[in-house]
Amino acid sequence: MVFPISFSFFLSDSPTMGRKKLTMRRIENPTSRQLTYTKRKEGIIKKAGELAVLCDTDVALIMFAPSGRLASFASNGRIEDILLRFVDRPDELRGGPINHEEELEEKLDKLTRKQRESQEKMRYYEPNVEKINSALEAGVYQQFLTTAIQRIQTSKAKLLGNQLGHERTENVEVQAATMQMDDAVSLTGHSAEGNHARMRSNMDENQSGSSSAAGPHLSLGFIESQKMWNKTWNI
Amino acid sequence: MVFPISFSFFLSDSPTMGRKKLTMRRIENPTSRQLTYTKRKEGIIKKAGELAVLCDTDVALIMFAPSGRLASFASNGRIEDILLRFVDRPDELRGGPINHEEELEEKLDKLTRKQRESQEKMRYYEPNVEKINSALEAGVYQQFLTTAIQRIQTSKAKLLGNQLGHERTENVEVQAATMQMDDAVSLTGHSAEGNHARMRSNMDENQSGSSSAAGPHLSLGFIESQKMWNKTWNI
DNA sequence: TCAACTATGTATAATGT
DNA sequence: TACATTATACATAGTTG
Repeated sequence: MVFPISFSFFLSDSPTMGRKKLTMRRIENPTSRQLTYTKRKEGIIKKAGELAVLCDTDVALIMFAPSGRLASFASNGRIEDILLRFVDRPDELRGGPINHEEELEEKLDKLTRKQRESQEKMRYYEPNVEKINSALEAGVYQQFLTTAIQRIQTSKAKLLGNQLGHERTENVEVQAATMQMDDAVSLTGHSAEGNHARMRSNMDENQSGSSSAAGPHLSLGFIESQKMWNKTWNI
Repeated sequence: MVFPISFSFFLSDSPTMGRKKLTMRRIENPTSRQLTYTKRKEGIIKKAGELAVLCDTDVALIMFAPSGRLASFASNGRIEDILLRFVDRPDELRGGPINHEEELEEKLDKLTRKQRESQEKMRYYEPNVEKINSALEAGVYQQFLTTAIQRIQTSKAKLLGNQLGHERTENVEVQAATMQMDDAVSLTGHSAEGNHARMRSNMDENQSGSSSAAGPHLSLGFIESQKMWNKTWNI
């Protein structure tokens, strides 16, 4: 634009004024912070959805609000699917500046082969435990499996008729169980198919602690992003 | 604004024109799609970072590019931390996906992409826990998962205790494992405290097939978001 | 808290190098 | 493939109801 100056003052008839330039640091006022969080959360979820549709991509988003609340989004329905795709990646491919092209092709070959093999085993739950290369990964895996077991136990309890109901939880679970039967097939496997049809976002509260596997930063391929980050915020 | 019409034509001296109104559907041109993906990926990562800093929140973002590449972002350094916090949450609070009905175009899309989908399918691991129909079956599954966990624990122990070295990886991993134990408690609960200090983003490629723990879909708090979603895209 | 509203700040589609 | 430009479309800070 040759003339970046706004001409709005010509047309303005409002006393409220527009936004100010935002400083990139934690918003100290709790009220404002919460408000901003709410607005931006919606914005980013929208962006994620758009990215998923426009580019035919699977996107997962998890946010822990300042209050401790959780909000998540998954373009393909269940965030677990996407998280697992992340977790399940062989270590070698997780990061690391891409070394040599030969290596790459080799790895791809290997993967393609494995993929073909695993196809036949798909009916069974056979996590590729053997592929685990780090304790960290193992921890994540274990968490997932534990969660899965808990779910199964819930289902089992339902099926057996026992109600291990926990307050409202009970109803929810029943509903889930029902749904689970009806939609099992239709929901299985197909990812975003050009539809922004399935998505979800939800919130709940608590600060409940949790297990967290901390560790050193295996900074792998973050340099590029870091660069962007720095540039943007002049760090 | 009283006068939403742009006055740019007054000042314009360029022949390149600005952007057009974007239609919310998969970009068919592969080149454009890739380009858009790249740009928007950066944009959303930036947004995520801003949200994290401004609102003192932990944010995790995972994206699978159309090419199969992976990009991820975590405001607090390692995405695993955030994933774990997510996974650890009680099921009832997680929420679920939604079944949307917009069959017409969808079917067409489906046909067009069937092959690609089945390939995609392989990427997920499909334990189909949802399909469990009997307590017995559930029991079997559970047993299987338990075994898997035991194997994982064994692996973990091994990794924690020693060798298995993977070049430089070794030291890092061991350190990580150790830390995990020590800091499990101290790390619980407190999120990023005003620092945009740690973050990372990385990419890699592969199509590897693997495992996934699925569960029943508990749709709880998605209505609000769904509303927004629909409103935005006029579904 | 939640829903507008307005003026601006920002992201980005289209294009060229 | 990445970077630069420009006009616009879109997101959102500040404020009111």
